Amino acid sequence: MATLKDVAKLACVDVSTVSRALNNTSYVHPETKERVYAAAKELGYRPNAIARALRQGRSHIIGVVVPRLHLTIFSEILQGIEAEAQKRGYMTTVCVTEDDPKVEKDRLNRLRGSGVDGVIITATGRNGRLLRDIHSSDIAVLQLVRRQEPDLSSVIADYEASGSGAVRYLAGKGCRHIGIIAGAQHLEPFRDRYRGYSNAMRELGLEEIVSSDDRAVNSFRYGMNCAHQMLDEYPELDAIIAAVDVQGLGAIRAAAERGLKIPEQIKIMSLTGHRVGRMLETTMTSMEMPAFDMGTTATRLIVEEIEADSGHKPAVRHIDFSSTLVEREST
Amino acid sequence: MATLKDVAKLACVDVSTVSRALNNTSYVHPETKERVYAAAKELGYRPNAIARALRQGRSHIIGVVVPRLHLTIFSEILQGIEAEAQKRGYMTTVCVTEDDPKVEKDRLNRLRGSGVDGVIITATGRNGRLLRDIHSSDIAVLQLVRRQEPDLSSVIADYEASGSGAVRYLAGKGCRHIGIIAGAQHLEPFRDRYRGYSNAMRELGLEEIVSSDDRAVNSFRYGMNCAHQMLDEYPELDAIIAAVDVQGLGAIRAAAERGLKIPEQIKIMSLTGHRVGRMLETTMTSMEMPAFDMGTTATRLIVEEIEADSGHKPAVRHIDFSSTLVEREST
DNA sequence: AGTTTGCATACAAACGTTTGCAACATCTAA
DNA sequence: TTAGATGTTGCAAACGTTTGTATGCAAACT
Repeated sequence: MATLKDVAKLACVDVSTVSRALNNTSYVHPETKERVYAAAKELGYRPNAIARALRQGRSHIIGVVVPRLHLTIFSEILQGIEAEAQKRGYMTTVCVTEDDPKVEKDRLNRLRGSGVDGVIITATGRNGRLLRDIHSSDIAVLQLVRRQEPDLSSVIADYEASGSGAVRYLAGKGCRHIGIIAGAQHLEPFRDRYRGYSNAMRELGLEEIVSSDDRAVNSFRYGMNCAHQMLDEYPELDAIIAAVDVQGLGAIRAAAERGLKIPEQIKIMSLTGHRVGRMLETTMTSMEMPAFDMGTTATRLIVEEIEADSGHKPAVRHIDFSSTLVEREST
Repeated sequence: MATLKDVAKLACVDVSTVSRALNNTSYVHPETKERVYAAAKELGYRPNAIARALRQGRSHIIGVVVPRLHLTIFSEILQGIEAEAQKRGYMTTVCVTEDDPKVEKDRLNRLRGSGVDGVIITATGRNGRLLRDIHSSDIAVLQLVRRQEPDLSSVIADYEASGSGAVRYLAGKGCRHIGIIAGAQHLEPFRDRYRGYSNAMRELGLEEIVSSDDRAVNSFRYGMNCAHQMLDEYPELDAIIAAVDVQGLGAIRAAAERGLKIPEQIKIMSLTGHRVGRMLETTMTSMEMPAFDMGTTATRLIVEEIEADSGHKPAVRHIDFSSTLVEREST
C-alpha cells in the first residue's frame, strides 16, 4: 500500500505538503497540488485510517451494543444506525450481548480498548457504572431503546403511551377483558408498557389480566404459552396485547390452535412493530416504533457529541419517539 | 487513558519491559513482572488497540458486507459471525449495500482504507475486480452465501440440491403442478435453486411453472404478487416453492386470500429457513440453511487466512453447507 | 583465566499520519 | 525603504505501541 511518503517522493515535496494538499488544510500552491494529486492517483494512494486515528485520537468508529439481531427490531434499528453512520463518515462495529451482563461487560471493555469514538447501547442495566466510566474517559455514550442512566443521553420510544394507547384503542373496539403479555419487568421498556396498560385499565375501570414472569423471554414460544395460560384462566378474554412481535405471533398461534376467530372472538396486537406483522395470514395490528429513524437519530446525536469541541460538549439529551398505531386485521 | 509510558514510569522500568511483561513475549523477572502488573492495574491500563494495529499492521477487525439485515437470514448469519469473531479476538464492522453495486464499491473502498484484516461479503457480483484487488493487497476476502469469484474462498449452501430436494419432497406428497418463485436470476443462489427445481421437474416429467423477474425483489409483496399471478394462470397449481421466506409468507397470504386451504389444496414451502417460518398460524415447511453455522465457519476460515504466516497462506477453500428439510404444517 | 550461555533490561527505530513552528519568498502599504 | 502581511514549503515532533539490537551481569562451561 502506498503511503504519504511514497506520494511525497514521487511529487518531489515533503510529506507534510502532501498531507495538506490532500486534506485541503492549508495553503498549497495550485501547481504543487496538481502534482500531488497526480502522484497520489498514480500510486493509488489511500490514507491509512489507523495511522490517522492514532495521530488524531479519533477512530471514526462507533460501537453498537445490542441484545440480539435476528427476529428483533434491532436489525432494523441497526440498519438505521449503519446508514447514518456511513453518511457521516463513520464505521460501526457491532456487539451482541444476549442480554447477559457478563458478556456486556466484556464487550464494553473491548470496545473501550479498541478506541471507538462512541458507543450506542441497549444495555442490560447491570453495568451502569462501567458505562459512566467509559463516558468520562472521553468516549461518547448513547442509550438506545432503554433509558437507564439519567446522565447519559438516550433515544427511546414512548412505551408507556403505547401501552395505554393500545388499551384505549381496544376498549374503543368494545373489548373489556384485555390481557397483556408484559415481558421482562426488570427492563424499562417492558415496565413502562405495562405501566401504560395498567393506568389505562384503571382509568377505564377494567380488571388487569397480566402474564409476566421474572424469566420472561421475548420468544414465540413464550408468547404462545402466556396466551394459552391466560385463555385457560380467563375464558372471557377478548384481547391480548403483546409487548413485542414474536410474542404477538405466539398469541396469534395460540388463538388459532384453540379455534378462536381473530379478530371476531379475540383481538391481538403488539407494541413494537417489527415489519413481520404485515406479512401474515392475519396481519397484526401494532403500535409501531420508528426503528430506523431511532437508529439514525441516535447516530446523529452521538456524532454531534463526538465532534463537538471538547470545551463545550452538548448537554445530555433525552429523546422520546412516539409510536403510531397501525391497524391491521388482527383487531 | 493510561499508556505504556505511564505504567513504565510507575513501575520504574522501560516501556519495552512493560510491553514484554504484559504480553509475555520475552524473559521478564518475576519480581519486575509483579511490579508491572501492579502498576498497570493501579492505573487501569488498557492497551491502545489503534497504536498496536499501526505497529503490527493488523487491526483485528473484520469487515462484513451484506445486502441487508432486517427480515433476512443475514441477521442470523451476522450473529454467527459476531460470536465467532469475538471468540477469536476480532471485532466486526458491518456495511449494508442494499445490493447496489455503487454502494458496495464505496463501502469496499472505505473498508480497505480503514485497515480491516479481512472482508466477509455477500456481493452483488459487479465488483469482482475490486474484490480481487483487495485480496491481492493482503486483505483476506471470503465470499459468503454467493460464490462469484472462483479464486476467492467461499462459504455457501447447496442451493441446487435444496431446489431439487424440495421438488422431490412435494412430488412425493402427490403434487404435480409445482410452481416456483425463483427470485433474482442474476444472483447465483437464486439461479442454482431454480436449476435444482428445473432438473428435478424434468426428471419427474413435470411441467415447470416459473415466476421470475429481472427486477425480482425478496419481499413479501413480491411473493404475494407472484403467487397470485401463478394461481391465476394455473388454477391447477398444487404447490409453491419460494426462494426466500418473506416470499413464502407472501405466497401463504395469497393462498389465504383466495380461500385455499393450506396444505390440503396447496402446499407452500421456502428454501431459506428464516426462523419466522416456525412462528405462524400455519407454520411453513422449509429447506433450512444453517445460517448461524455458516457465519461462524466463514469467520473461522477468514481468521485462519489472516493469521497464517504470509509465506504459506492456506489454499482457496470452497465450502458447501447442506440444507435440511424441516417439515411443518404448510405442506 | 577466559569464554560461552542465559537471563533481564534498556535504547531506539519504526508503523503512517497530522500539525506547530520556522523559514523563506513575494507582495502591499506606509 | 522598511515593516508587516500573505503565501508556500519543509523540518521535526508526536500519537502508543512492538521489536531488533545492544548491554549488563551472573553462572557455567573450557
